[in-house]
Amino acid sequence: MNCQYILQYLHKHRIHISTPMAKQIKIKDIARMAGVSAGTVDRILHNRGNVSASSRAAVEKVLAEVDYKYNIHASAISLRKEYKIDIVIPTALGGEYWGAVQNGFEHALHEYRDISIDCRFHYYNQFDVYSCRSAYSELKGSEPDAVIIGPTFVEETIVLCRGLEEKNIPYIFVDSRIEGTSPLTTYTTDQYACGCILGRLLGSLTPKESGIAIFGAKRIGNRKANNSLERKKGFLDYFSSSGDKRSVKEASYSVLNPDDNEEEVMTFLKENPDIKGIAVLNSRGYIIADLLKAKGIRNIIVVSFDLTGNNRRCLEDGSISALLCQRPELQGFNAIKSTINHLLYKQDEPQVNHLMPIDILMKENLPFYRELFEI
Amino acid sequence: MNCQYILQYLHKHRIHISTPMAKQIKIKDIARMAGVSAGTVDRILHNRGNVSASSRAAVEKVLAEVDYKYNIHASAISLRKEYKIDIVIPTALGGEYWGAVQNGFEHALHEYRDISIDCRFHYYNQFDVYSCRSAYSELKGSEPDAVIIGPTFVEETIVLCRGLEEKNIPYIFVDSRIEGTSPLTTYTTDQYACGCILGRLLGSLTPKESGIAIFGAKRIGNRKANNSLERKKGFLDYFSSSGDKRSVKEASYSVLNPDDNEEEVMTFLKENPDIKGIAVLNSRGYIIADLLKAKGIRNIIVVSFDLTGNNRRCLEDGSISALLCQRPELQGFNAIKSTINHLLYKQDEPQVNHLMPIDILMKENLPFYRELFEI
DNA sequence: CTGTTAGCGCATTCAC
DNA sequence: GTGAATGCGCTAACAG
Repeated sequence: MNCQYILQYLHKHRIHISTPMAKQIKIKDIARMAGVSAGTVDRILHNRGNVSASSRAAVEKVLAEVDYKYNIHASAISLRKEYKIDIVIPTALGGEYWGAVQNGFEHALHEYRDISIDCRFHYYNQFDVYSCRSAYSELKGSEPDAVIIGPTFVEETIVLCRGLEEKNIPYIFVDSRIEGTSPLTTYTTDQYACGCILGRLLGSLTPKESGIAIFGAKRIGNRKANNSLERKKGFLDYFSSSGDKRSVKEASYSVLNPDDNEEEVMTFLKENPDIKGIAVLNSRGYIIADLLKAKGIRNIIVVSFDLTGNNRRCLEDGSISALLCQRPELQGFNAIKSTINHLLYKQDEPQVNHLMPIDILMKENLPFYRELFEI
Repeated sequence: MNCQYILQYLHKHRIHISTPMAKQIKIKDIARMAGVSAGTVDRILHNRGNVSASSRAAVEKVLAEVDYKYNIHASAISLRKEYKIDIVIPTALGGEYWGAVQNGFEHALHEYRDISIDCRFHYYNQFDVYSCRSAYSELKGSEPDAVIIGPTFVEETIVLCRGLEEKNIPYIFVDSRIEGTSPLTTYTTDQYACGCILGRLLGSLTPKESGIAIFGAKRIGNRKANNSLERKKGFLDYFSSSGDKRSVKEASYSVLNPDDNEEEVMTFLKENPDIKGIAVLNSRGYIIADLLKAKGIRNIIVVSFDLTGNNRRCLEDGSISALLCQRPELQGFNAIKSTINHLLYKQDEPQVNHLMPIDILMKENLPFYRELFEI
């Protein structure tokens, strides 16, 4: 009769046992058991060399038997090293997508405030590839212990990562994953799947046979963002593989110069009068929704990404019908957390690519998603 | 020109400044500045008395000027007190709703393993009010530092809480909030809103004019669960207040004796042939979905609560169309976390009732919600 | 190579 | 009332 059966039996018969925490074993205990000093145990635990084969064998024998977990608090106070982290992400004002990621960073830095971390932020304009290049080049001289990157442009990021790899500096991605790099971990959502789900939502919200459009943002330097590319692929594949055959048109709009949009978008809609649904492939759905409202157009369904302040407003007033959200605060929080675990405790998550849940927000469940961090 | 303008300016022009962490101030620093010893500062910080008015004034003057935050790690290792927490929740097997809450507890206990916590679990059968009473009575003799309660039955819980209040023992609710009690904090979702959203979902998934049913679980002692009552209210209010007028019938089924359901449910459906949608007001939607499948009934939409193993299976095979989920792991995790913050650091959250987001799960976004804890 | 030792910041005890 | 002294568990530098 093994443990599992016992547990099942206890559960079935509603029997419960109180489980007093096992007394934590300490370095001194191990030293005593192995017949060496605490210093030697510490050297072995941290792979700092200068240990004889016999001592190592004795200690490792003990380690194999007992379940030693060092005390994080004791470790943290005696470990006084200051760590340097560089963070490169797009600029954001409060309430925008990257502002939420930034909140997550700050939340984590606060939670780990008793660990000395010198965190330097470098911002770039996500709609301008040149701005990204210049932010990346700021990292050249820096010798941080780790780098957290919120990437937008593929080639530039690959170059940056090559450089970091040469210098043996670990890096972590948030929001998007770039193929052909080797990050320590990644926090993102499956952007291809996001595209599929968006297709599914828009398909079910609009009448069959109606036309559909996808809108992407114009970027200076005429380069596509990694996420948008993936999402578009998923979106198109959904419609080509499902029974739901639609005409899907593509258009673009400007975030930096919103005044230009009116004419361009209206012309596009006039040329494609069958369009009843628009998918905005980034977090700026409100720009299109506001434009449609201003023009008195009420019969076009808009879906988009991320719970920004403006998107929240549009979801409330019905001009956006659904949003897909990807827990940006949690991504930021976890990026810092796993960086710390890596640097201080050499603990790496087994799972390299952490896929966040894709939350579907509609008017009804919106009130319960606060911008505030849910932890 | 105040700080806000500067920040906006910096943002607008994509200028960033690295913000080195301000050097943390320590007890010794305060002591030196106030011209007293560290011991005295500590006595004041912890309200342990034996301080002269003059010393107190000097120290408080300094404290008002500097932003002192004690080092959590140093505090944790020198504070060797063992805390005792009692937890009373419904029994669950792995993959069930309360199993996820339990996972959250265990996750938190692991994360805070370096703080001595003696955690005793007491389980009861949520479908049997007598079992709940006996679990509650187990707490009688115990003198814990805090109690975490997953309540199901209203009156019994009120009695328990009265007793705890008399003994000045703080308590925390997970999953459900009981009116007329004074918990330290509560982690739950707005169950009334859940009912409304469920109504909205079921309404949009079924043809207009079709009938709808709500299913509740039978409980030994014939007592309703708090959550189901709230959800039912929200569900009914949605249909009476929205334009969507439907006939809503009520029925019940048994979780403990599933064999009894077949006849009863089939009779109910035969008597109400217009029913095209069923809302199961607890986490056992799979029981109804599996029954319908077994009977070859495919034209009735089922919606329910919570991502249990069985509900996941039914969502995948399409026999359940949507689930509302309430982050049970996070609730469990946070319950422990805020208990620790209260006991060790006397830090109480300003917000007493933490409302979790209500996640809408459909077949498409299901793959990205792992049972595993997302942290 | 190895044992000893001196902190880390805080909480608490114990003389004065 | 108060300051000094001790210890929590771990790390790292230092003698030997």
